Formats: sequence, C-alpha cells, structure tokens
Amino acid sequence: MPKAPTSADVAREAGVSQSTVSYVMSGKRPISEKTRRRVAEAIDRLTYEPHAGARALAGHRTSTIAVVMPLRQASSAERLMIFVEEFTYAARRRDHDVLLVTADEGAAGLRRVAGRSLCDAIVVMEVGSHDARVETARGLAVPVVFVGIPDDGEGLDCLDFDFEGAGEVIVSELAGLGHRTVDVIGWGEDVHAQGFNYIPRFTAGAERAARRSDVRLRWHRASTGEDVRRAVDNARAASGVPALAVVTAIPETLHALSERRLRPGRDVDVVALTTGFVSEADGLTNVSTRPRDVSRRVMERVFGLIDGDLATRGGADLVPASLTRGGSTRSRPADRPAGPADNHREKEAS
Amino acid sequence: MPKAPTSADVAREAGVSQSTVSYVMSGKRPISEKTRRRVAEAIDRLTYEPHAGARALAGHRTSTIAVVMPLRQASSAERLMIFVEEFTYAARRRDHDVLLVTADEGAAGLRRVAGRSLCDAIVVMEVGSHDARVETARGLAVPVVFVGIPDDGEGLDCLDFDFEGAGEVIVSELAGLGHRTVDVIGWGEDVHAQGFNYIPRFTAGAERAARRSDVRLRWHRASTGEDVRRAVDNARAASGVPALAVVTAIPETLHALSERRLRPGRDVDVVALTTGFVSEADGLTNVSTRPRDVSRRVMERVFGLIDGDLATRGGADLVPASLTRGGSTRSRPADRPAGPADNHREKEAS
DNA sequence: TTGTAGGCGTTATCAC
DNA sequence: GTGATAACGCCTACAA
Repeated sequence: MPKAPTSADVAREAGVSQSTVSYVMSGKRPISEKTRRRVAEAIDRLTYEPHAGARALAGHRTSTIAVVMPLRQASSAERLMIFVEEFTYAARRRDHDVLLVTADEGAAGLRRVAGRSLCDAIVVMEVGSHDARVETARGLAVPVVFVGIPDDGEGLDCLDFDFEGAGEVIVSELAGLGHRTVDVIGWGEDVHAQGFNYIPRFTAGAERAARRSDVRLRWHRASTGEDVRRAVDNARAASGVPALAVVTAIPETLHALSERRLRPGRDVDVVALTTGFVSEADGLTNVSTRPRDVSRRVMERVFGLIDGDLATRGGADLVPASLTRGGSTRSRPADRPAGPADNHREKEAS
Repeated sequence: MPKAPTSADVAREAGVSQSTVSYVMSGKRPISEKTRRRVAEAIDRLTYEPHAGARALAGHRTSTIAVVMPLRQASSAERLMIFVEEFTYAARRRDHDVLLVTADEGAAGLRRVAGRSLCDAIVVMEVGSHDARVETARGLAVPVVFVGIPDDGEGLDCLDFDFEGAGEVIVSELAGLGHRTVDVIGWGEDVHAQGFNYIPRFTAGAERAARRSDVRLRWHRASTGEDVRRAVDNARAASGVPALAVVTAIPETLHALSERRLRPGRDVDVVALTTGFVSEADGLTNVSTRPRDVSRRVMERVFGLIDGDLATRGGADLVPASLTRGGSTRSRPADRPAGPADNHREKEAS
C-alpha cells in the first residue's frame, strides 16, 4: 500500500511550488495556463486527492453539511429518503458531503458536530414545537437550518411545507363539494406525543377553513389499521356520502374503504395529504407535502448562509400547499373556483 | 463568537502540558487520578471539543464510516432507512460518524472518499452482480464491506441476507401445502435492469426447490399495480387455489386479491418476502430479509476490519432465511416438517 | 504570475 | 507519570 501522494509530491512532479498546487486547486489566484496544465497533469498522473482533514484544519471549512435525522416514527420512510437524497445531491453539487446525525443525540449532537468542526452547517429535520435544539442552535459557530417551524424560532432559519395552508385547502375543497361534516384520519397518538410542530399547524388551518365554511371537523387519531377502520365506520355512520381528509395511513384507509365497497369519488370523497410516492395514491385528489421542493429550498438556504449572503439569513419560509384534483372526489357541483383553496394554488417548476 | 478552545487552552486552564490533555482524552498512557480530574474539569469548564480535522491529520484516522447509498429504485425506502439508521447507531456506539455517498458517484466516489481521507472504512449497499466498484475496492487504502454478493467478489468482504435460501424456503413451503404450480410476483423490469445480485440468487434458490418438489414456477415481473393485477388474474386462471410467492409490491398484491374477493389463507396461499415493516404484511406467512440483522453484521465486520482483526477479513457471509407462518397460508395438510425449509430455519437474537 | 514560510490543532516519539 | 517537540498536509498572507 504506497503512501497517498500529497500536494508536495504534486508540486515536485510538476516542478512548481507547493502553494502553486494549492492555488491551482482553489482557483483563488490567477495561474498561467501553462503551469495550470502541468499541475493538472501531475495531479492525475499521481491520482492526487487533497487530505480533507488537513484542509479543514488549515482552511477553517470542512465541506461537510451535518444532517440531523428525525426519530423513526416521525415520518414516512419515503419522505425521509427523499430528503436525505436531495440533501446529498445538493451538497455534492457544491462539492460538499453529508454527515448523518441521529435525533437521539439531541442538542448535544449539535454541539458535538459544530464543536469538533465536523461541518460547515447543520440541517435539523422534524423540529418540535418546543425543541431544546432551537436554543442550542443560537449559540453555535455554524449556521443551522431547521426543517419545521418551532414556536420559539424568532430569527432562526426555518423552512417547511405549509401544513397550515394544506389544512385549509383540503377542508375547503371538501366544503366546496357540499359537505357539512369532514372526518379527518389524523396522525396517531404516538406521533402527537412527539410534539411535532406540523400537527398544530395543520390543525389550525383545517379549523380555520372549517369555521369559514361552516363545516364540522371530526378528528380521528389513527396509528393502526384497526384505528383506521374504526374511523371509517364512524364517518360512514353519519350522513350520506362521507368526506374524508386523510393525512396518514393512506394505504390502510383505501384498503378499509375497499373492504366496505366504498369507492372513492363515488361513495365517498377523499382528499389526501401525501408525503411520498405511495403507489396507491395515484389519481387521488391530494395535496403533496413536496419533499423535493422543501429539501431544495433548505439547501439553498444552507449555502446562502455558508456563503454569507445576508439576504438569506433569518425567518421562516413556507413551501405553499396546492391541491391536485383526482378521481377520489366527485366532480364539483359548480364550476366556480374552490374559494380559499385557490389562494394557495401554485404551479412550480419541478 | 469566541474562538473555539483548543487542547492548549485546556492545558493552560488545567496547569498541565498540552500532550497530557491529549493522553487524558485518548487514554493511551497511564495518568494519575489527580491530573485526570483537573483536566476533565478544565475540559468541561471550557466545553472543549477536539478538532476533527486536526485529529485526522495527526492521527491518521477519521472516525468516519462512508456509506454508499443505492440508487433510488433499487430498494424499498423502509428497508433503506433501517440500514442507514442501524449503520449510524452502530457507528456512534464506536464513536464514529457516518458520511453519505450517493451511488451515482460510482467507483469514483469510493476513490474520492478514500483518497481524501474522509473515512476509515466504506460500506457499499446494493452491489450489482458485475459492479465496477468491486475492482476499485481492491486497490483502496481503506477496507470496504459490500452489502450483496457480487459474482467476482473473491476475497472481498461481502455480507447479505440469504436470498437464495429465501427462494428455497418460500417455494418449499408452498409445495408442502400441495401446490404443483407457484406464481411468483417478482421484481419489475426496472429492477432487473439494474443487475442486482440478489435477483439471480433468489431465482436460483426458488428454482432448486421447485425442481426438488416437482413444482412449476411462473415468474411475473411486476412494476406497477396493473402488472400485479395481471399476474394475479393469471395465477387464478389456472387451478383451484392459487399459490403466490410475493417478493415485491406486497400492498398492491393484497389489494388486488381483496378486489377479487380472494382471501389469503382461504382462497389463495400467499407467502411474502418482506423487506420492511409494511403494516399490511402483519400476519402474513413470510420470510423477512432482516435488514437490522444484516446492518449489524455489516458494522461488526467494518469495525473488525478497522481494528485489524484478521479473523474478520475476507469472504461472504449470509444472514439465514427463516419462514414465519401466518394467516395467509392454509394450515398444512400434515404436521410433518416443511422439509428443505427447515434447513434454513433459525432463531437468532434480535 | 510565482515562491517562501508560518500556522492550523492534534498525535505520538522522545526524553526526563 | 509528565513535558517538550517533530510531524501531519494544506491554506494563505507576505515577498519577489
């Protein structure tokens, strides 16, 4: 195993000084075309790669973004993977890598990766409404971007999907179909227990739309398939055609409906909040939580902060909610716009 | 933003030399209890954290494990997340971190993270039967552990679930129920196209069991819900009670059966290969691919190699397949053992 | 446009 | 049991 070449080796091979090699790599100094070529050739003749630790030590930057994962129950695996993927791709486009940190390290994890100079910035996923990491973040030497909107996030860099808008859009849509009662298949007790900020936000939006449209909401917290079946039966017991807002357990709900021979779009109106690419969700009237858009905006923010773009700093950004009509709701009584829903409608580049 | 304290600051605060601080932290030298305490106090008085880059530079180790993710289509998001989680937890237990690398970097990605001294070891997920990364790995300065069994993996460190055994167990079980034909809902064309080694392995196992039990296998490559429905109809067209081996698209298959009012365990025998914790899979007769066990064994191997345990080096390990009977198959005609299936049955500590 | 040299914060080898 | 001190490989003023 021959020792790895250093920039000094490259310098010798190219007949230049070590610092010239460094400048060729960083581009922080004008270099004549001739020496640039000689150095470049030496570099790949030796298959030289710079030592990341030495770089971090001398250069005060690590080219690494730390990403704090959520606890397992918190989110759909699909949504999570999309985030992780997009973060990693975005980082690579800027010649950075992603270091994973698990949520169970808590605030100490943030202090660790920042204190040890393991990263240039931190992304915290699934922040809670009251989250110890929020206060910790304020004192760190590296910028922190939160995915989610904590209650005490003054001046922090937060970014998330607009769950409040989603609640509004979904309820408004069902109200527009003439429903006076909407049953919500909501997050289970276990998820509530974790205090994620998006639950109250979604709830607030839904309730606001309900008040405005004089609709009654019935919330069902569903963790298991059994919970879902109970909620569906409950919804059916009431009036004629039930209205379902499904924010979790979409496959289970569709299955329960199928068992009862209730076809969405005919015997029941279903609007879903989709978090990933559940194949059964195809064709559903739904609001997507747009994980790719959220992740991209998060990373734009991250690099904005790293680059010192003052314009990027501080405040909460929301990725707007928009509804896509599908076959799981009956056609609308009139052709009139969906009301408040339209305030949130947006077409965005994929 | 006060500058981060260094070990020199700690030394001054504790009234010892800088090297003593280093030895207190590493424990590589006997230290008197008195100075150990003084140093420890100084450390948390200053909230000192060692600089990872400096450590890597001087110590020739990074305390980081690089994990190469699979391409997106390759695996279920749930299975993936379990791997990533387990890798990260296992790494933390040994005071290491996980750096993510995406599959699209290919072999160059391995060279990059190894060449730049970004990690002490690399884990490559979802290796293909013929994978350029296999050859690259042989020349690297850091150990590489592959999840999967490539064809040309002589002397490499490979580890995976025993897909071949799984194929055997599943077909044997259905044969034992008296079936002479088994329909396999198999991986779609898109997955086949990627050349993952586990597909031929599963196929070989299934075919061997089929020959032995004089069973005919009918393979259906299913990517979409439509493919699944077609496969199910096909299976039904044949004999009385169909036998289904479901290795992918489990929810879609169950949905298709439900649509057709075929109840697993009564109108159809279903044995599934489960890759995550699909809620609908509860109670199914199934063989789990045991992602947690696989990940743990992978990390044991990784740290074995890092520690230089020669015993750990080289060769392919398989996590054995075992079948769990559930309600999706009818009770067995006799009480006799499942035959070949039992060769693979194993109880392992969770 | 290029070279020289000091320093980044550890680890580990010598001495004592 | 403890203290100096030379690497480790790169970045970046400062000079030329």
